[in-house]
Amino acid sequence: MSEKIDSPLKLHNFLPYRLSVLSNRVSQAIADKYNQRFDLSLPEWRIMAVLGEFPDISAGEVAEKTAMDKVAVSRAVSKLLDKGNIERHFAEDDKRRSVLALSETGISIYNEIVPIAVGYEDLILDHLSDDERVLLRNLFDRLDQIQLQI
Amino acid sequence: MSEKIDSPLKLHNFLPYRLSVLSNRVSQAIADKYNQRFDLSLPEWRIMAVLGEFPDISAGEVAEKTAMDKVAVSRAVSKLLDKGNIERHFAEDDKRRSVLALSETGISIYNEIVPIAVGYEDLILDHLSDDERVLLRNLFDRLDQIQLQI
DNA sequence: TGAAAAAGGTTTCTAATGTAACTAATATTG
DNA sequence: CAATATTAGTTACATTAGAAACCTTTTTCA
Repeated sequence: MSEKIDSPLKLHNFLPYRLSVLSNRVSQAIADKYNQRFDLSLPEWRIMAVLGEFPDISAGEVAEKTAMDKVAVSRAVSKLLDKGNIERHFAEDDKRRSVLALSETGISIYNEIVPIAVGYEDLILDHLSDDERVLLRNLFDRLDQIQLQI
Repeated sequence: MSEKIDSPLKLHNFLPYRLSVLSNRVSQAIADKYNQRFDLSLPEWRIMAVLGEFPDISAGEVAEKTAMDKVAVSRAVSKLLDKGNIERHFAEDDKRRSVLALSETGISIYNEIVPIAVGYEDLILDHLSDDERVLLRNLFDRLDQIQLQI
């Protein structure tokens, strides 16, 4: 009973695969930059990015907003504290809850990285028409809603 | 000299970030499925997928087609050999070069997984109109061309 | 030719990541 | 109000992934 392939999957046309390859390529390109220039890992930069936008939130809120899990946040936070890029104190009404914010150093690094990150985004967006950009954003909004865990 | 943030980055509108979150969500959902049902990691499944489409190619060609690096391929290949999902022999004209293919077992697993994977893809594509699907494919084709390593 | 370089893979050593168990603080409820 | 459960975050252990060194075979070219 020699098995035969029913219908081959065309990998390079398979949406999840293409999504993964493109995403890795883009993330890697940006990560390379702030990795070498600012000694930051992607999770570390991601936390700085969210603290730049939302100062004084807790580790849990960071995890929520960055789609990272709490262990990854905890580890990256402690490295950022070591490097002096962020500051931490604890909530008065709940001594477990941390309150995180960029330090002076963190802010100046943030100010340097943001234009680089935006530059990479533009590198991509430049290849798209206005209509396509709107549509892409719209697509993401809808795809983010889809329930996948079956 | 108290630092101020020049212009905050809106993370949840930042294309590379959105790409990464969506990609991870989709990959994770599919991976969970064949992980529990067939004891396969994502790199392992990816190799099986490419061998289903292109039988009798070398590890190097697998790496190329899957956008994986050669170490990852080597490791996943050896696990797939252990599990009996693939077979390996070596090229006669070049004893270094491996020639990889799905085994009988591998093919029957492949035949089971493909519909599941396609099902997930459809779960996503169902949310898109025909026009949007065409545009999305077109977008990927163009974005894949962009040179990012500056 | 035959020495050096390159190609195809594998192994080793280290760093990153995920899961589960843990500590401390707060909330719940019998 | 004490016992129990829950929450926030950390630590420990196991697995995975990446970089560099490595072994073999093949190619190059002096």
